[in-house]
Amino acid sequence: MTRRSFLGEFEQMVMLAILQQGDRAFALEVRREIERSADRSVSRGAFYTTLERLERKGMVTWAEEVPRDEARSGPLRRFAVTDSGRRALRDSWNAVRTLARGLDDVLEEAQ
Amino acid sequence: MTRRSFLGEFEQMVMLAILQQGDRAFALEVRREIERSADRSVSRGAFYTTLERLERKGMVTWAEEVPRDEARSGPLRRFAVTDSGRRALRDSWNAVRTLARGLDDVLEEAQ
DNA sequence: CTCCGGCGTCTACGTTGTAGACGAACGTGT
DNA sequence: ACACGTTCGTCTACAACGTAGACGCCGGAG
Repeated sequence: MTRRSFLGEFEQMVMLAILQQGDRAFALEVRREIERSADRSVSRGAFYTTLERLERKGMVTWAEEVPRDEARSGPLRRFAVTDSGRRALRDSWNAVRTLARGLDDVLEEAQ
Repeated sequence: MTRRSFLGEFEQMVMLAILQQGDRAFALEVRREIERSADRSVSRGAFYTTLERLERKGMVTWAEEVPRDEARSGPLRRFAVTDSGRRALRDSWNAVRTLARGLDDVLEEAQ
């Protein structure tokens, strides 16, 4: 039945980064946010593919930014996480957090 | 080069559950721990497949339990997370935690 | 105009997540 | 002892997710 639309880890990161940006996030900024926080590079392909999948699942939406009077190249979209996305995110987050409870020390002792 | 052996979410759960069991965990108990904490069912296939992949990546090891004098069916293994596994787990965890910082309220407000 | 660089799209493939079929080992009732 | 249900690890096959890089459009610099 697969009622559980579980999120992959990268999907979670993308959504969290959008939320960090205040829910009206430009793609580029979201991507930078992830690279900064997770301390790794994110290829364009990985990023946009994930964004598109999230959109198809109804976890993320976007609105075209009204272009300023000067000509703008390409679409300028602002992304937001839907309620459904928030719910999924919260569930995943809670599940992992529950399992991680009390293990901080154990994890930190790794080199 | 794929130097980044990023963990999938379910893989993380499995490792966390092993750690919760004190690092000498029986498969069955690990599985139950996950089902309890994440509040969802875990099929045998999903579970053992993941365990085997983690082992192949050197994140998890196991030792045969010395069978009591009575005959035992099948292998009785105790699983443990390796240092490498702990490190990977810690990194993933930190990355997500960083991105989630300050978003608790935002997440909770979802129905 | 031609080259360059940024950025979104597309394509293809490796990795992870998942269910279910299968089969060995045990306990039970008869 | 035999047939049967149960339990649990293994195997198989496929869906979903993660990822890199090629491509092409557009605007700016020379």
